[in-house]
Amino acid sequence: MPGQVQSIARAAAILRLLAGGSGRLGLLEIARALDLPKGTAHGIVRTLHDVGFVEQDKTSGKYQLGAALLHLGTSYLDVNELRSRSINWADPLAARSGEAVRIGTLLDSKVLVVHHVFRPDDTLQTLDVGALLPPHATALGKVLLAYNARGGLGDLVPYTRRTLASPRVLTRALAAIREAGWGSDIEEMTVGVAGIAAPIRGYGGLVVGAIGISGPVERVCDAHGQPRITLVTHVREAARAVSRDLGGRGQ
Amino acid sequence: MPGQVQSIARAAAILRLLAGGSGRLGLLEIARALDLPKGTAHGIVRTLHDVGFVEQDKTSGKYQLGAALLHLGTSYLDVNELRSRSINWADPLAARSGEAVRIGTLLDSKVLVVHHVFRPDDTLQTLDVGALLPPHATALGKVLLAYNARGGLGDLVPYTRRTLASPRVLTRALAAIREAGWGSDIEEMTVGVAGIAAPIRGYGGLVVGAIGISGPVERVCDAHGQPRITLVTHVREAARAVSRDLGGRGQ
DNA sequence: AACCCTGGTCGGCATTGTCGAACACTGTTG
DNA sequence: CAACAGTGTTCGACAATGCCGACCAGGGTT
Repeated sequence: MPGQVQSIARAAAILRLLAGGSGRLGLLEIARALDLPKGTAHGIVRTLHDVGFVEQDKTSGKYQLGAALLHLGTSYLDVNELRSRSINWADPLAARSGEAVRIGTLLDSKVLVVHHVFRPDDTLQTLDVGALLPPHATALGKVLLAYNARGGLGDLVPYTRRTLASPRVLTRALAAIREAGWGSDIEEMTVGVAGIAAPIRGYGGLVVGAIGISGPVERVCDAHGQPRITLVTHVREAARAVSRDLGGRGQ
Repeated sequence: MPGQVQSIARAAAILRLLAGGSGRLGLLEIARALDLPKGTAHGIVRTLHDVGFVEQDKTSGKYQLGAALLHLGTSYLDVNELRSRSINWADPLAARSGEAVRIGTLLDSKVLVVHHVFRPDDTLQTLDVGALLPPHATALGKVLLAYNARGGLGDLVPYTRRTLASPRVLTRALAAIREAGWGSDIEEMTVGVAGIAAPIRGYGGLVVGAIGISGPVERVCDAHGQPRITLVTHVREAARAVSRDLGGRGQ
């Protein structure tokens, strides 16, 4: 595979930097972070500005992401097959389980949320479509990692006392998920919150995403602290349904 | 202003093409659309693929937008000041008016929706954050055009019988909006739907966005087919409130 | 099996973008 | 108040870089 176009790869790195960093960044911060000369960085940023991918705060001169990216991002949702096939099954799952449903896929060792239906009750919730979740601390993420060909595990930062922060423990958990066909996380990212997820298979049986629910531990888990079997069944059935729609073998 | 980085500008054009076009495109379609040699187009697309901005359907070989863009798009929302300042005022406006609220800004002669709160009732609605609306056929758009320094009017395609499709009629309508300080659209984009919008001013009094409501004509308009004065007042007050938050003079 | 179409590759030429230094500006500091 | 340390921006020379067109490889269809 021949090399990449240098300037485009650099431009992408700048955009990722702006997305990851805390909001605005100065030109020099960008140049230093990517180890580029000022002039070079400026040229790239200028064109990114011209095409609307980057905006500049006139007073401080700092740069941030631009409006054009928003439309590109939502356009991606329109063509994403995993999402479009999932939508019909996510709503029933939310209704039956009474919990929030999320569908995610792996984006360089993180979980990208491509669809999200709120918990049926009327509590205030924020839409996290487009958010990146830690793979090792969420049911969605662990399921995706379990079936991931490339073995990257991500950062393994501990969020709570129950987070699986050691590679050995995590790989064993992933093996268990492969064995069972589904996974869960119990207060591993947020205290008081648990989740259940199952893999979605696309054409050829390859795992292309995961669907899962999450909610308060006391509702998601039974008296023994284990995920309720009825909820697990609902999630796995939804995953199979989506897989079937995608043309995969559905488990 | 020195020139742009050629390859980056071309890459952006390809992304826009993929976003605008109907889903997947083949390499040759891309090359032809932008009048590039095959090889050149392939090099750019390959790097876009490597950085995750573009995905390829393995069976058909065609290209589509990639997952990385989704996260960039939502990251833009996080740093967008117009959106963050508006959120607190959009909910009350929706509650008081009983209609859906949208906040938009101008993105090369189209209206980019940066925030959207659903109509308070429980009817099925689709989130159109990130969508591009026609400027000449929506209240949001006409308000934005009215205060736009660069005079581009967009495409002026007629959607309904009442769409303002002629430049002369439209420019006169824009002048009226500047005079009144608010604007409306009555069945100009969709039959049975009307909207009211007012400009949001940022630092220095410059119009940086617009906020508006939209809903069924019979609720938004009175017996004479004119926008209800109470609703207009609510919208204008919300616009002023957001402007004040942004540090502008608020009208 | 010849033909069209597709996407992908390769290498020579020169266009293109990179690079470092100099510029203009702001706010801070000695 | 001047020198300074920051910033973003511009410029021009050099050559590395990415562009281009011809060539290769696979899949359908005729």
